[in-house]
Amino acid sequence: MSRPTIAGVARAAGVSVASVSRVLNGLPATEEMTERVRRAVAELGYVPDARARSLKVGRTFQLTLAVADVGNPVYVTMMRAVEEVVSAAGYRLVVTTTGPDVVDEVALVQGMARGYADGLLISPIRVDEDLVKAIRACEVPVVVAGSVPSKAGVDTVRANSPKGMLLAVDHLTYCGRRRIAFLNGPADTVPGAARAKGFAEALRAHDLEPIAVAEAADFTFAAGRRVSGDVLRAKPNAVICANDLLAVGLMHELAAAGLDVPNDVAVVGMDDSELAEQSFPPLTSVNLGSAERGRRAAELLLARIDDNDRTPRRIVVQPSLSIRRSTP
Amino acid sequence: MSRPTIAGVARAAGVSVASVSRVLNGLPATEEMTERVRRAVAELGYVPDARARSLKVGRTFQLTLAVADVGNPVYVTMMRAVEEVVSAAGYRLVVTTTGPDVVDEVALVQGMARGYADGLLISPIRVDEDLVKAIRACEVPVVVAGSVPSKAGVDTVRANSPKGMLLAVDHLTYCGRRRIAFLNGPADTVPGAARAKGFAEALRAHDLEPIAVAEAADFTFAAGRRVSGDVLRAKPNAVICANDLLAVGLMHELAAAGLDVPNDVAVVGMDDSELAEQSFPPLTSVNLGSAERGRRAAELLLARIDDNDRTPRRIVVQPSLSIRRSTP
DNA sequence: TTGTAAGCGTTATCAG
DNA sequence: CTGATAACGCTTACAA
Repeated sequence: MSRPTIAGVARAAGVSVASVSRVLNGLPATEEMTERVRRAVAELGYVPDARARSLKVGRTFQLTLAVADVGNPVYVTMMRAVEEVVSAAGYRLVVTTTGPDVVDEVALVQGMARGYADGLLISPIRVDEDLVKAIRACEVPVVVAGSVPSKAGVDTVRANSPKGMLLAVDHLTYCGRRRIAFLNGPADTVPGAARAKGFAEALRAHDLEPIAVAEAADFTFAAGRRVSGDVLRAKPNAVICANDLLAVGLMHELAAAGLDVPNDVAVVGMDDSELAEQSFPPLTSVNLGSAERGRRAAELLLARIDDNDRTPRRIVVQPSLSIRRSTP
Repeated sequence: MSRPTIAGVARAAGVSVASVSRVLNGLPATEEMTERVRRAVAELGYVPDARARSLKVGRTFQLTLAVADVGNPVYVTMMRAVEEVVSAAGYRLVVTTTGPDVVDEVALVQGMARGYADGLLISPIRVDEDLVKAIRACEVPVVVAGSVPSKAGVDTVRANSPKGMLLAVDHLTYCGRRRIAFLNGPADTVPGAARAKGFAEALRAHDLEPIAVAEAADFTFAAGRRVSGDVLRAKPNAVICANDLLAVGLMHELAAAGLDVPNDVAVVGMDDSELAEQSFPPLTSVNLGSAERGRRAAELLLARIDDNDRTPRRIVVQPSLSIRRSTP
């Protein structure tokens, strides 16, 4: 016995398929009609086919969230926020991973045209002309959590990295640290570039020279460890890291070198992810508003699905600093 | 201008829709036909609609992975392994979160009947009669990463927690620790129950009495911290934790109490997730084979999609111990 | 209020 | 090898 269709239900209830559909969708029907349909549905264990339904109505009631790396705790914060908003709006959230390459991001965006979901929320790590083009051409609404040229004409929600950097440097100088180094991720990524720029500006604002700037191969713990040596050779008394994973990697190397955090070297991370409070010592971290970014991006996406003609908005969420024990 | 359909392509190429479909699916066609279709497809930027296609062929080429908590690093390990297997087989992987409640798991399994995906890989944290029933009744193949009664007649891949526990206790006694406590997650969960049982057995095998057994409200860092006091009051010189998050939570409380890890108290976690190497000190952890479990579960799922009549397999993957610096 | 029937965009069957 | 056409399961005018 195969899965029952709406026709089967109609037959069992002795009514038309249209009536079944109406009852199921809460459209007006007699008491008796409703009852007969309900009974038949229960009897057969009928469940409407989402594929057929979405083919007809043109909507899937699914939204896709694409992130670069599920291992990066900043995405779990964001994911939780997005999930909350979209499920409250009656959508299912499906999460997919793109990996670090632009080509995969482009493929994903183009694939959306196949109708898998009604909208895409993407947090691209690298952006190039092709990606912008793909986003513009995308059949379904796209909102970007991150930076993308304004000519892309797409809703974006991004962090204010320079401001966040300033917060970090303010705090460190206030603590008396002036030999500040920077452990960045790849500078050819969007966040990498933004943070590098922000770091330079923030130091300039304080009339400081960077002690060292290192660039990890990617935004991971392992990559952070690998380049920590380059940072430490410069004997900084404070290091700002482009995200929490890198910061934790650095702290491991500091421990291995017999250096105390925060007494010998203060460390500040970025993202203020769950890892920041889990690390030891708990990590002072720049909160770039990942939860709020997720929330607002999701709201933007829902709004655009509702009305695709609205003018694109570009939201910037403000950072704050979560001071923990990795700084004095 | 709206999205082109196969009919539009056919018109543009001056051929029938059937021919377009054939060319696109690599069925025999003349050189010229192929060329004309290809040109029209490129011209219009045609992308086949996945909904319509799956309605017709009855397959979505999507697989769903359902996990309880995206914040638990054990799932990222598993997710990576699953992703690798299913994408190699030509499927897209969509990840959804169920939360800690059985009702949500049941709803998810029942929802699969709507045709969102061709198969479901679920790692349920709590199992009850309803869930088993839902899985049996599920229209699409389901494989469970975890334990479920064998009468459910479903493929499962599970860890060997008792064996893992034994590894942990072996190691601790070898290090001379005999005052061993256990920090568990909720005992009414599948992993919680398995680990409690395993812990008791392992201690018995070593003629040891448990010093303390505490139960966190869930398998999270915060919950681990909250009940650590109950564990520490018993003055253990070793604590086994039901997962890495709990272990890290405990280590924070140990530090707060001025106790050294591993000298005063040895700590061993379970799951051997990325967090184990990121924590400080790096956490000795029982590797319950999450990557292998993910891989094999995915393979089982693919095999069952291929042939739904095969007899259900129940695979158990063997644990190993990753010794790091949280034990002497 | 209810039923009939026409699609939604594909693929598969069956003639030509 | 190619083209017309009937499904796939559902929603929605339109008619009754």
